[in-house]
Order: sequence, then structure tokens, then C-alpha cells
Amino acid sequence: MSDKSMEQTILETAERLFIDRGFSLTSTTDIAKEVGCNQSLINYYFRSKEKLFQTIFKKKALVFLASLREPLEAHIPLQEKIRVMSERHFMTLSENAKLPFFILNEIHTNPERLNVVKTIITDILQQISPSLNEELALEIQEGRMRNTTLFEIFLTMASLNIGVFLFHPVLKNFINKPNDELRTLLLQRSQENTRILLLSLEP
Amino acid sequence: MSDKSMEQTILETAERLFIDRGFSLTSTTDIAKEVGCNQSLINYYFRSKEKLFQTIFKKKALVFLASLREPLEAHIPLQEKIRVMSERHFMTLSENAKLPFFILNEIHTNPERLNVVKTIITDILQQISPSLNEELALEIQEGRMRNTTLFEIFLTMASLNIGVFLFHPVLKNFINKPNDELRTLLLQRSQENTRILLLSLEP
DNA sequence: ATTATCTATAGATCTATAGATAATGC
DNA sequence: ATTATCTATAGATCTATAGATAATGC
Repeated sequence: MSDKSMEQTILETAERLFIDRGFSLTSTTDIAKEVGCNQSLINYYFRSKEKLFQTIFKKKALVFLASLREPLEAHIPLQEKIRVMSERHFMTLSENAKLPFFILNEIHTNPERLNVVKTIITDILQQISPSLNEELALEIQEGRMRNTTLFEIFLTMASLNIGVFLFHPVLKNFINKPNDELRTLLLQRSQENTRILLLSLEP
Repeated sequence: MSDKSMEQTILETAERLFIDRGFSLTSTTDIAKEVGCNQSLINYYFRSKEKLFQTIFKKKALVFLASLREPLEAHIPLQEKIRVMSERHFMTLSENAKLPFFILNEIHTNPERLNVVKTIITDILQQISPSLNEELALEIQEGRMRNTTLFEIFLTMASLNIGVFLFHPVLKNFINKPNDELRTLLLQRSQENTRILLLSLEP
């Protein structure tokens, strides 16, 4: 039972519940009940519900955004970078299907949290954006890409990929298929999203 | 003051607050405070917070989904239908920027509400889907369109258009422009989304 | 008389804290 | 001694209801 420390168990349970129901619909009483400990123990370890939440939120926002970075640092043509990034992004989403909604929801209900996301995005952008912008400018100049911006590329990618997971509860209701077929459909959709993204960049 | 009935004022205020903060973060006390009436009056007119909410949710889900229908009934080529539908969809979203998040959020926190959305979508689909499917089959057969499904078309359109508004809080933070420039940017994005959607359908 | 509005309150949360006890490490 | 856990509770919600009063329509 206590091969995991109580502190760790609380953290993991809270993570699951917060991501499932959001900050305001998850009570510390719920968490304690699930963990099987006393409600006051949560405050003992994490000081307050808000502090506990912030730890989790930062961690998750990082997971979510960091997946974009790696492919952009490889030494491959821009188009390939974008292809790999889109596929990687989709995969991270598959593995964390509830994250996009969770993050959007928390930003929405508490705009303060936007700062966390903003810091992470700014960090990533500062590291990759300059050289990437140069590459893009070159591609455009040489007529290999449509005149566009990194901003638009990210927006298109994020919309297409995240859309699938945001609408998931609705979509699942309309597609009555067993789970493994759903997974195949998902993979196909990843391909299709990448195709559309690259198509949108053609001159 | 009471050129509007109290019942109507409560309904309108509740609508605004629910859409802004969602069901669970809006208390009947908040609504009453904003309206300037007694909290118990809300129960007098609407029986319960839940009933009040449902009235509003149904209405809004209908607004949101109905905009898709009209263009599909016009007598124009399929491609044109899709173009008009996408533009119309984007416009409805601009006028109801908070709706997508509101609806997704409520479906997420209370899956029961999915039924409302499902009924509306099913209704719309039954009316337009058969003939639309025929048209699509013909376009594909004649080699004027890529082999795809209505489902995919809707998903691409919804993802691209809704994305803009879902990410709005984040985007606004990165684009530091006056409001009228933002509006121009939005319009451009509508064009771009439509372009991408139609591009994705080319054979 | 009927309808609209208010007062007061029960009962169910929920979070954070003070203070008691149990477990652990030296 | 220190750290982990529990008990008990204050104080702040929040929703729904019972019952009193005020306004309105005949």
C-alpha cells in the first residue's frame, strides 16, 4: 500500500481528478476520499487546493507544449519539420486526450493561469522562432511555400489536431465502432491533418 | 425599469452569466444579485437552477448548429455550398464567440447534455444528409473531388473555425493589436479556413 | 383571488486551521 | 523530537422551500 508515499498518491489522484473534472468541480474532499486519507492531509502536504492545482497545471501545460519543440530542432527541411511536428503533436494528444480541454477550461475560468501557458510558449518560441522564421522566409522567397507566418501554421495545426480531441465526446456518439477501429480512425485523421496542413502551405 | 418582465430579465442575465462562467461557477445568488431581485424568485419562475440552465442550453445549442443548415439547402454546386457554409459558420461564431467553449464545457462536465446536442445534430443531418451524400458521391465519381466523407468535411471545418475562437484568450495575448485590426485578422482567417477546407477536398 | 416578490432558514456542501494522537528516526 | 495523520470545527458558500407580504386584475 505505502510503497508509494502518501504525498505522491495524493498528487497522482489529484492529477487524475483535476484533469477529469477541472479545478472547481474537484473538491479536496473528493481527492481525500479517493486516496483514502484524511482531507486535512492534503493541506498538510500542499498548503492549499490552489497550490496543489498549480503544481499539476504547470506540469501538464509543459507536457502539452513541449512536444512541439523537439522536431523543430532537427536538421531537416522545413516541410519535414512541420510534418514531424504535426504527427508528434497528434500523438502527444492521443496520449493525453483530456489535456487540451483541461488547459483551455482552466485558462477560461481563471485567466491568471494564462500566464503559466504564456511563459512556456514564450520560452519555446524564443528558442526556436528566430531560425525557424529565417527558414520560412527563405522557403517563401524561393517560391517553395506560400506567403504565410509561423503563427498561422501553428494555428492551423493546433486547430486541426486539437479539434479531434475536443469534439471527441460528440464524435464518439456518432461513430458506433469498437475501440480498436476508433484507434485506426484516429491514426488516419492524424495523417489527414498533416496532409491538410502541408497542402495549405503550398505556393 | 420593468418594461422588461422580471422573468425575462432573469433569463437574459442567466444566459449571459452561464455562457461566461458555465453552469457550476454561476450561482443563483450571482444571477439574483445582477438582476437586482431576490434569489428565491429564480426558483419561483424556473423551478430550479438546472431547469433554467436547460432552457438556455437548448436555445444556444440550436443557434450554434442551425447556422450550418441553410447554405446546404441552396441550389448551388456542392463546392459553393461548402464555401458558403464555412463562411456562415465562421460568422455565427464571431457573433457568438463564447458559445463553442460553453457547449463543449457543459457537455464535458455533464454528459447528459450531449443528448440535447445529439438530437439537434441528428435532426439537421436527417434533413440534409441524404441529398448531400448523393451530391458528394457524384463529385467524387466524376473526379471533381477527393474521396472523402461528409463527416470528415464537417470535422475539418469545425476544427479550423472553432479553433480560432477556442484559442482566442491565448491568441489575444500574443497579438497585441487594437480591436479593429483584430477584426480584420479574424476575417482573413475566415477566408483562409475556407481556402484550406476547399483545398483539402481537391482530388 | 391571484400572482409576484421577499424573509428566513434547513441542509448540504466545501476549504482551511487548530490541536490531538500516532508513527518514525535518532 | 520530528514528521505524518486524524478529529473537530469555524466560516463561507450554495440551492431549494415554507411561509409572509406586496402588487395586480377582476
